[in-house]
Amino acid sequence: MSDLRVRFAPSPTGYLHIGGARTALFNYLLAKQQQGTFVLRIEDTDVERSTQESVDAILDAMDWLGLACDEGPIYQSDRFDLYRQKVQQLIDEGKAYRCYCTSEELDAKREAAMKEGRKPKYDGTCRDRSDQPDAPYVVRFKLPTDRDETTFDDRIKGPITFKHDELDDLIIQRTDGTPTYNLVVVIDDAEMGINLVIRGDDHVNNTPRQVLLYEALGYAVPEFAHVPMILGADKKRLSKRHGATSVMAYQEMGFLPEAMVNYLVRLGWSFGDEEIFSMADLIEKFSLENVGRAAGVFNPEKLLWLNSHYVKTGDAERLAKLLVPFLEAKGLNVNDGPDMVAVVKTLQERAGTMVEMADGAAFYFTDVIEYEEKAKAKFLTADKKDLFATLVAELEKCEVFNEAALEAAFAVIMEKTELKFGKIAQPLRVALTGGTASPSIYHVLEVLGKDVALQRIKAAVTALA
RNA sequence: GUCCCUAUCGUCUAGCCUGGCCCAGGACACCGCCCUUUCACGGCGGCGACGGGGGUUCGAAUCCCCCUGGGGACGCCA
Repeated sequence: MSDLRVRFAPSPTGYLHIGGARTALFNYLLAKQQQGTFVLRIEDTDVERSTQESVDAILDAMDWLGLACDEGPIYQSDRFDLYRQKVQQLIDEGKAYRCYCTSEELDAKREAAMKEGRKPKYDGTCRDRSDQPDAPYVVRFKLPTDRDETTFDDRIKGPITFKHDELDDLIIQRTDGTPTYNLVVVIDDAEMGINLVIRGDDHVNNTPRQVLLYEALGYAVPEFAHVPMILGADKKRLSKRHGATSVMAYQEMGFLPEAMVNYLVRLGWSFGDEEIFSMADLIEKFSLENVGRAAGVFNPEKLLWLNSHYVKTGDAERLAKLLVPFLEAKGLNVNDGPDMVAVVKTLQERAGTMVEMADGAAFYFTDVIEYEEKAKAKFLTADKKDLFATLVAELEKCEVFNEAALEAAFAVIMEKTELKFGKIAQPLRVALTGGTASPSIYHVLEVLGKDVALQRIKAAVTALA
């Protein structure tokens, strides 16, 4: 057990998105690798926007990805007393003060500053006032003046320095008495003993303020590792308009969690020329040193490729279980079809996602085959009558439907009909599956079984044009 | 606008710290060929990048500077 303590701290204002999942994953991997502790904290200080529904969605997604936490979830909304106490401490020590400026005034000043090309910062109006008007107030943290810059050494980006005149007195407590993000994140990370903060790039600018807060509160400053953002194909920050950004949306689209994990980790991290990593590999091989510093573009195509890899190589029993809901979503009755594992095995190398697999498996579970228009027109023609008759006659003779028996039967059929294999297989495929693309014809026959197969061939004869 | 970060094929990246092994390697996508009962899988091959300009050096993708591009932050959101 090492003393590494990391955390993932999402705010429950929506689903777990791709970017969040990746930072959660990085945290998880490092914790497991160093036998440290992975804490999950729910940042719900914004009472207005936080919902239990979002918390559940985030928990579900982490569960799906296999990112179990060691501690938590801890809710910040349960800890308001602690935060108030710390705010009071800062006020008592003269490190924070009440500010009576209204948000309207602040907005106006900010806008004016922007317009003049100045950095929009708080002008310190209330910083030195000694009166205590009977009016709503926020509490601001007094920017320390004992030095004029703050530096931290980012584990991914290296040393980063901010001049204090870029900073201002930030609000740590709102008018309604609730604490703000920059304060609580510091208190919680410190109180929870977090010694390495791995989070999104977008927090770099908050970090110097937080360092100052750690110092003001007498806490040890943790290490930081800021991971780059994920962008869409247009190099803009990844958002809904680029497609699905919710992790669980990918589950619904038929992606496997191991593919998502593999994809996410490779976006911005590499290990030589290797592409395929299991969670166990990652726990062994992941390191912050190999995380890139630049933002990366989310590439659904590569995710798909990884997914087909995992579908192809995955355990059929497991995939069979996963496939059921996708089949049911198509309104298919999975109870009176062929053996599900056998079905999966015929489809593994031809399906990119579980949705595709369900599409490809549909014919196994339908009583009445609906023929594709073109397929029917091309292959279910009147001249196929003899062929199908021979097919029925010879297949009837097979005692078992296995590859060896079927091959023997087809040898006879080819001889009797004087047709090449392809000329027989395609019409038969249409009869059996309704279309021209399917798993190997022997496998289809075998999985369907003698009774169903013959029944379908006979039905096709009736449908001959 | 100001500040912070960043920059190798279309995309993810190796290489950069410790200059020469790199007229830059792998993967996805794309194209072609092969395999083949369909669709796929697979195999083989191809296309394709060091953003620009200055330095330093015998020699730079690798070190330094400038420019440009991209991202982020600037909230009583997190």
